[in-house]
Amino acid sequence: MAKSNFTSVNRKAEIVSAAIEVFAEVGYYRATTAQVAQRANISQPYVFKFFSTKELLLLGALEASWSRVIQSFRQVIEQTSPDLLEATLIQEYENIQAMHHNEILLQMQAQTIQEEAIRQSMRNGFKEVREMVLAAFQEAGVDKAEERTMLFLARGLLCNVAVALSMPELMKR
Amino acid sequence: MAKSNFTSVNRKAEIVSAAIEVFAEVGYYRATTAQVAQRANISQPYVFKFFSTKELLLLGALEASWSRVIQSFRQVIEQTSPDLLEATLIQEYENIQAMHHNEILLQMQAQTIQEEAIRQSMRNGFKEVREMVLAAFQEAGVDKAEERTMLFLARGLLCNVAVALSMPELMKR
DNA sequence: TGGCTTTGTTATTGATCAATCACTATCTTT
DNA sequence: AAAGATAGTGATTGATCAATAACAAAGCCA
Repeated sequence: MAKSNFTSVNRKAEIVSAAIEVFAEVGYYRATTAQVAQRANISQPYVFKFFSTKELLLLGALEASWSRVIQSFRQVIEQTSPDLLEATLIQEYENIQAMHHNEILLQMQAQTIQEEAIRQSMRNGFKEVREMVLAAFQEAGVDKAEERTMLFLARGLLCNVAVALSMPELMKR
Repeated sequence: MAKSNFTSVNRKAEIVSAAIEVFAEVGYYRATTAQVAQRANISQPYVFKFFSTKELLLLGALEASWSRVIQSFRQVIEQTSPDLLEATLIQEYENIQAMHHNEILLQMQAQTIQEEAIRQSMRNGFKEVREMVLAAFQEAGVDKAEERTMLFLARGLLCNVAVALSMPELMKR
C-alpha cells in the first residue's frame, strides 16, 4: 500500500507526537528510541520503519512544531485587523506555549544542536516566522516594522525561558 | 595540602574550561568525560577527583559562565554614566558573546535541562542578572525600568539565538 | 487456496560511557 | 631516609542504546 495510506500516516504522526513528548521531557540526546516507542505503544525497532535514524525523527518532530506556529500565525494574520495584529499574535503565541509546551521546549533544545540538518531546520523555521511577521507588520502599516519584528521575536524567546524555568517575573513590565 | 592550594585551584579551573568547550561543541549529554579530560590534558578518571559526577561538572561550568556575565555587568554599572548605561551593557554583552561564545551556548543548553540542580542554577543566574540590571536602570532614572529590563533580557536571548544559528538578520532593526 | 504485501515483533549486537578500583610516582616534612 | 600525603594513571565494568536481522501474523486479491 502506498505511503499515503491512512494507517501509515497516523502511525507516523503518533510517533512524532510521542517523540516530541519524550524529547522535551528528558532531552533529545538522553531520550531513547525505546522510550519513544513505549509512548507510542509500539515496539522499539518499529520506530525505524518510519524514521531510519533518531536524527530524522528529531527532524520530523521539529517540522511538526514549526508547522504549528507558522499555521497559527498565518491564520491570525489573515483574520485580524491591523490595530490588533501584534497583540493577537502575542496572545496566540502564549496560547501555543500553554497548549503545546513540549513543542516549544523541543525548539529551545534544538537551538543549540550542532548537527547541520537540525541547524538548517531551525533556520528555516525562524526565517519563515520572521518574514511572515515582518510582512504582516508592514502590511498593517506598523511604524519601524523591522524593529517591532525583532522585539516580537525577542519577547517570544524570553517567554520561552520564563516558562521553561518557571520564572514568570522575567516577563514583568 | 589544602584545597586552596594553587595547583588544585588551577586544575579545577582548567577542567571547567575544558568542559565548557566540549559541552558547548557537542552538547552536554553527548559529551563524554573522556573528551573533557583530553581537552584538559589529564586522564579521564582524574576528572572525578575534582567533580564526583558529570552533573557537578556541568554545575561548575554554569557557575563560571554566569560569573563572567555578572561580574562584567557589575563593572559596567559601576563605571558608566546613567545616559550610556543601557547601550554600554548591550555592548558588553555582545563582547562576551564574541569572546566567550561557548559559555553562552552552554547557558542556552541549560535552559532546557530538567535536572533540578541545573534549573536552580539557571534561575539564580537569570534572577541575579535581572535584579542587577533593574536596580541599575532605576538608579539611573530610566523610565519604565521594569519594561526596559525585560526588553534588555529579551534582546539578549535573541542575540544568543542569532549567533548560535548564524542568523544575524534576526537582530535587524 | 496460496502467494504477496503490509504491519508488526523478539532477539541480538557492537559501541559507548560514567564511574570505580587498584596502583604508581612525586613531593613534603621531620 | 623514611613515612605520609598529594597528584596522577591504566584497566575494567556494568549499564545503556541505536540499529539490524530474522521471523510471524494478518489482510488482500487473483
